[in-house]
Amino acid sequence: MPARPRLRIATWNINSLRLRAPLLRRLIDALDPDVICLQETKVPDELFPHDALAEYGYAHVAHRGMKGYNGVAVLSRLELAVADDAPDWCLKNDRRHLLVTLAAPGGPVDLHVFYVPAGGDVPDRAANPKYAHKLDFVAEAGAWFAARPGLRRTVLVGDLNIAPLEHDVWSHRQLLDVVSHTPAEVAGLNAWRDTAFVDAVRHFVPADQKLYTWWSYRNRDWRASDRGRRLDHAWVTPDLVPALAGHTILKDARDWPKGSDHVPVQIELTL
DNA sequence: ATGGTGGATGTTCCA
Repeated sequence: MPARPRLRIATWNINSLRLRAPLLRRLIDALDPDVICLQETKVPDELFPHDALAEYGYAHVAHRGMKGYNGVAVLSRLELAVADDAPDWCLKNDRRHLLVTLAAPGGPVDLHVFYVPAGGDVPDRAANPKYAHKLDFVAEAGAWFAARPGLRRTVLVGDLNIAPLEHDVWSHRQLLDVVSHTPAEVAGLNAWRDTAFVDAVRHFVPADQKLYTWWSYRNRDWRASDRGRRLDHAWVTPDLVPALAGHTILKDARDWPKGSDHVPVQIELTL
């Protein structure tokens, strides 16, 4: 294990790992991450594309996938161990979470990768089961971390599908009743984060500055309209805040050929 | 108010 103190962790909703595996070369060239966390891999574990990923040199891989939907994975230059006792959120067995322990400089770092349910279109728990699932998932995750006080050296990343701050969306007023920015979702996400974590990207970027990680495919000229939302997040426990050394939101990735509608987010720690 | 695009799948669901 190289004795370097730097740890770069990238997270990306890749929206089909098999389709977009070639784009990981661009991500690696741009960010040089030590660990890559992926969501919406959309590939069952028995079909995980180890061969297509081998050239990138991430020797340590963990994945939890299923056919067609969801799916999370971690590609790591550091040795890792997968926690086999992570919860089955909402008892759906739907492959939205991985917990690994990284053999990081200075000692182990726990890394959670989440893909929170998108929640459908109608922001009404009674009318829309997908929205109810999303709220329940966030509440359950918050309760799980609340039951584990004093977490240390822990990082949580992923597509959390909620933009919590006013300037995490292009129009706070117009998105208050749009799933991803409703007060109920924001309250749930904030409560979850506050059980154990600090928002590592907003640590660097003031709250009054617009910040997005996702632009809909349905905007033909996404950069001109710039109707984005910050759905992808990186959180760290407070003991790691002094180690935060930088962040990158790889906005240019939204223009990659056949790209995802999400762009990669990376944080760098000096451990 | 509506529909716009994209992936996996299979004539539709999910985002």
